[in-house]
Amino acid sequence: MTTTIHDVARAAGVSISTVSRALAGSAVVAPNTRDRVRRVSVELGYEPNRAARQLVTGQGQSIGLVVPDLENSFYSSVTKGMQNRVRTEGLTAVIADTDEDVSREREVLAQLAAVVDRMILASPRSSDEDLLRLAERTSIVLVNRMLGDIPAVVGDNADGMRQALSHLLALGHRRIAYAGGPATSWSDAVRRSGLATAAAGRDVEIVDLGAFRPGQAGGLAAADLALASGASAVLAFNDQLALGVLGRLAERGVDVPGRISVVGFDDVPVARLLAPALTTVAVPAQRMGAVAVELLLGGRDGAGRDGASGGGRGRSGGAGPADAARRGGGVTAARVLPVELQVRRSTAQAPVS
Amino acid sequence: MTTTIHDVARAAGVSISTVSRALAGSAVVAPNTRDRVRRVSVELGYEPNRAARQLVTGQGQSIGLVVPDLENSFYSSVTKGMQNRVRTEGLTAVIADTDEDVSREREVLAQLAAVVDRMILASPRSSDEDLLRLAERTSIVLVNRMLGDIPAVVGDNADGMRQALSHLLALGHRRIAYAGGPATSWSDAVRRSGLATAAAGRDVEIVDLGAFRPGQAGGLAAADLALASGASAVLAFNDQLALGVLGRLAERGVDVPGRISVVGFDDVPVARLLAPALTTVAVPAQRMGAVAVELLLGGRDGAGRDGASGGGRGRSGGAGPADAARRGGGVTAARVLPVELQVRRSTAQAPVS
DNA sequence: GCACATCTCACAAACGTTTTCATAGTTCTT
DNA sequence: AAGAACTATGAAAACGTTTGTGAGATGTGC
Repeated sequence: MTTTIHDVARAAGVSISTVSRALAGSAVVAPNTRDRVRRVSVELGYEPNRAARQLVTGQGQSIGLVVPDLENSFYSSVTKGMQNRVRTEGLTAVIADTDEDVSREREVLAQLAAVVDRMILASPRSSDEDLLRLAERTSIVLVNRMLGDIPAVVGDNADGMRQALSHLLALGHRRIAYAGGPATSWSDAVRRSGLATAAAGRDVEIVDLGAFRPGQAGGLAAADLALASGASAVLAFNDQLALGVLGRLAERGVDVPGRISVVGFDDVPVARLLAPALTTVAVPAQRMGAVAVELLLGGRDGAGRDGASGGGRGRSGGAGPADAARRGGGVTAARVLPVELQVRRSTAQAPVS
Repeated sequence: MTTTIHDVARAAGVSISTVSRALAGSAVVAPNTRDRVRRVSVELGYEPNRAARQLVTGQGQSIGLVVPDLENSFYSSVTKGMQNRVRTEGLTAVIADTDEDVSREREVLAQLAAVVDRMILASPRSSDEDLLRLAERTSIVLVNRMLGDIPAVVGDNADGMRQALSHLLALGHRRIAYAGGPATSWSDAVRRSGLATAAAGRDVEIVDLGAFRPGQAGGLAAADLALASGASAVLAFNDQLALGVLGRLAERGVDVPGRISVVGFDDVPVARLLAPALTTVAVPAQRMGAVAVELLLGGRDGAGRDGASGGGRGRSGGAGPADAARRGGGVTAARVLPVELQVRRSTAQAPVS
């Protein structure tokens, strides 16, 4: 039915080993037989059987991606970037969604580990121990989390919070509410501490609204709390939450940004389409996915391209990377990608009180 | 290193063939040896090697999904539903994004066909011929497209348009603009014709704004055209487009829904969070993904569950299914899923002119 | 002109599983 | 009690590939 390596060998008048080596580009095969074999192979439309190859090499042709929620735009962007890069490598992307559920994540990880030997974990809820154990058996790359010496790609969360805070301070806000993400989230911890660090010594008061599940429902609750807190601005853990906040505020007829300003994090595609358009910290989600793949495929190009991203508004150093690296218990082989505040309509001068 | 079937066989004191049969649940193996083998196998943490299994059975353990754009919420929802269902079957989901590009889609299809033998194509741009040829070699299921006798799952597009139109008519709109999707899109063709059918004989004028690429940019252009057309309502091919329209109208300071009403299609998660919240036709995207998997895995449960979906507001028959099936050149084994208009703030009484 | 290095290729062994076929043991039938 | 029918298991082939090893051929140096 399908053409195998034997068919090619017979047609080219060589043995299957020669075919295999010729197609692999091995140097030990003579140039003209190599060309002949290659020509015959495309003539016959030969495609190596992946299963057979994987069986003997032990090396899989696909890499896995685990995300907490595909319906969260941030993760679908990461997925898109990851999948794109994977495909250009001639590999395939296997994906799994954990529904933001810890126990579900365990089982997904186990199931996926049986299928792929390399995987990317986007913002996992799993415990450090589980992750480290997993890292022993299969090679993994973390997205938005740093742990031990597992390779990782993260946004410069602390710097993002610093940018957002500076912006709000410049607008005269002196009482700012933070609507946090899930307590188990590494990025929430980093963002929260980054905010605290940036606020230290400045004339501003940070009100902690608590932890919310990212998603509209969480945002609704956060909005009411923010109003009650008397803050003139609310900084959300991510855009999902910020969207919920905006929705609830509109529902209650609260003027944004007249009465209260709102800042998100991630810059999901819809952020700029809202009314008012959401001021948010842009994280290069697609690029994170792509970089994670590169890290996984061999850290060769794991450094030096940081500056090549976007507009790169001059100063992007600050305390960000160092601070981020300090967490997680140890130094990790992490790529820290720069983030950039997108100022839009949802933030304005603080109202005079 | 890893435990193979041989290790289990040795530990259980049987041959590998018995282990294979015992784990497969074959009836010919004695109950107590079966149990013993199974116990030993979990003790040793045995996991069958997928590559080896696939090599001998020829049946792959993963199914592919091709989507035009993962960053489009509709497709990430389909992906989520598909992936979920796939995982409960013990299979894995391989995905690929074509960036809404026809030539890219060709190459993605070819690459994926080499890896999986069963795939789901969500709203492909490929030509009928390419698709039919592909269907010969691998078993496929289409989402949002009907062609020949290829199994498919589609939303009841025509009925959705009918619902939207009825709603707008009830609000007094008599001149309604349609912002279409890409000309190559099957669903756009069906929605457009569904709209025409529903409008026939009613006291309403449909203004065709043309074809737009789904995405914010297209929406912006459509908004300006809609205003110029003098229509009191604009019906968008999908929510992506509607979002762009809303954004542009807000930017131009046009009152929605006071001056003009906007209706979308798909009901992506953000639709209800916008200000004004978007009136749109809800399509069960996740469920489409799940149903596509079921269709692919053997049509057994391919019928009879249509009504089990959502609130199911009584009448849902109408001209929808029949009309939809009429297109595509032949009768297909298609599951038509009911859709339901979600009335929100973006539609209101037509202004008196 | 012969030994020896070098190059090119074929043979064959793995990889871990499923599945067909054969065989030993067991129960049934007469 | 003996052959027949049946049951449970084992041996071995096959799936298509990569790769280590060895053998023939070709060329080089003396």
